[in-house]
Amino acid sequence: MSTEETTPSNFIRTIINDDLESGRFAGPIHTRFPPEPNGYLHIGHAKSICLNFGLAQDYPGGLANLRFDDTNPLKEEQEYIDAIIEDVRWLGFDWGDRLFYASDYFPKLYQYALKLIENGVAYVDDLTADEIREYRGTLTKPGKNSPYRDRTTAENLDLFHRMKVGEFKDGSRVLRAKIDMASPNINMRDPVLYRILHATHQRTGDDWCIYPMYDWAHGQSDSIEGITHSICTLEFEDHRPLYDWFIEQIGIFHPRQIEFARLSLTYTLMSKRKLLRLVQDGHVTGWDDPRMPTLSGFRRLGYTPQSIRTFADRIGVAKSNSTIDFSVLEHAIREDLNEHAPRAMAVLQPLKLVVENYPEEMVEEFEVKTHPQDRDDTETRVVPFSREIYIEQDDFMEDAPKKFFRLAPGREVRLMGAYYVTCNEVIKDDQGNVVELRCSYDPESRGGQSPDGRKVKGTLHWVSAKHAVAAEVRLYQPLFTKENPEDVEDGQDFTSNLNPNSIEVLPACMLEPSLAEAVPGRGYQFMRQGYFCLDSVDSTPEKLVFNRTVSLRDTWAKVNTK
RNA sequence: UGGGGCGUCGCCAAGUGGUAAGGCAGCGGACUUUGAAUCCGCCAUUCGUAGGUUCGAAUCCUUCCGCCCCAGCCA
Repeated sequence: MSTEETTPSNFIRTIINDDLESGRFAGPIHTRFPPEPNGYLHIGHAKSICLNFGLAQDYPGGLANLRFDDTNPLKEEQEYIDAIIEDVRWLGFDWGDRLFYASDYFPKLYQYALKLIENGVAYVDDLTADEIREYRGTLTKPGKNSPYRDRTTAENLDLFHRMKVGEFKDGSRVLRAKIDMASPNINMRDPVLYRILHATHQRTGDDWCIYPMYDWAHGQSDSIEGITHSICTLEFEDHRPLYDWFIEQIGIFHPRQIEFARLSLTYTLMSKRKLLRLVQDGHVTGWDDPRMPTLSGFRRLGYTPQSIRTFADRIGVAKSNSTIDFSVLEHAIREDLNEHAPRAMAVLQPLKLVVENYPEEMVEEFEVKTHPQDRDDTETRVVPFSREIYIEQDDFMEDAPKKFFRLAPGREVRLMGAYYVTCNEVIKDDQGNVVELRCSYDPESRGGQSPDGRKVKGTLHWVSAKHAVAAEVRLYQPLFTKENPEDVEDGQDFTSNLNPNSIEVLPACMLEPSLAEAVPGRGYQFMRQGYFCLDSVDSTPEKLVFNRTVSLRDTWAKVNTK
């Protein structure tokens, strides 16, 4: 953790400070990150993770738990649990020995339900799902009481017990809280506590055939764990009265719930359900496709945990729905990689350049700095130079405008760390494509500086042809063509905004030899182009595959399009 | 026509009665063996609207306008 900046103040910290001052809670603060294991974590979850674990780190004695809200065995899988654990760890957070599952509390929750029944505030309802919906009323019309609402305690106890032991079919009965069918808050209209589901749970197996609803499990789980501040997203704001009601009825520790706005990012989809669809329908190669906004996708793309933490700190926390510009994220990763990534030269779209006056068999080895951005860093690497090299196709233009600082007929440029070279002749194929450049070099400019002090405006990266290491490089564009992927015509869905050019594969790139030793998981700057990393899935020593994490800022491209 | 939230620069976001922080983006310029990075400037007389209270309001009160969420035996 290098350049940690002061976390800006936000309304949650204000509330916590007040609570600490008033002594509302006996001890230090305690938060938790409570994912449902029904998909992979995405950048939106990172905001919540950084918030919850960050708060615990910042306040003396603070603690943060990781708890899986695993109350729906139909949608949850062990694969997701494993992936989530890996991702939170990767992000850099630690929950000590406090890894919990809502399913740990199934027995306790059952006892709480019994208590509600005994207190006459819960009942077994035989209405069908459709009937329950009808009885619930609408946003503007109050609901009406179920005919089963006034069963006796004894009858409820008996029925609930029989639900638990498996006497009834899925969906035939539910346990409901008895609150107020006319409440303006729909969450208070006798919410369902338990449903019958003869399903095998990934952790509790076949121990249960009734499973608690999220609303019934969540608040109590927080209470059981002694969570002081239950931080969740805005849509749960009007569930808070219900959670408060449960806690009061049962008479247990009362956490304080605080709601904040979830993250939205331009060009990014942030719904697990829809991300799952992208995976299932094959629009991407998997949850860890580098184009996915999942943590595993960003990791594979080359994002660092630090960059994501920095991002989370910078975007702030508030209650207004907002959409962060993707450039904020890009800035965070560039900032981190600029400081730490070793530099190297790589030619993505090679154009052959022959230095005509350079001896045929001669090879020189130039020692160049690996971290030229850091004056004090002395690490170097060796790059070989020879008569035939590759430069970038974009670095040559036959009819170049004055502002084009690169190679053109008759113009002189510097080959980074090597020599000045002047273009004498352009060789084309039958179609008129430029296939080779014939140049001459100035032996006096060895190392990239001329003793006569003459300046060249352009400096190009290059790779010696006979020493080059071949590689495949994958360039990525946003997965969607619209800032808001959900902005669609009637009858369409977000898949109509999928970007057909979200991935571009460059099969024949030429890298400087040092890159053959590239370390998996490490980011490299391909000078003048961007930051790249080995693809953790497809790269092999025989066939290197690099992903472009993010390009360098390119003001020339901007000027050029004007 | 119900309930719950939110409205401060293009995008985020501080500010909590004393006269509008910061980041991203953008725009100038310096420097540069990465058209990168770095540096230096510029970028809200105004806080959704209209009134009111006050010596003084983005902050307090009222009005209106706009946007988001809620009718799963999902979370």
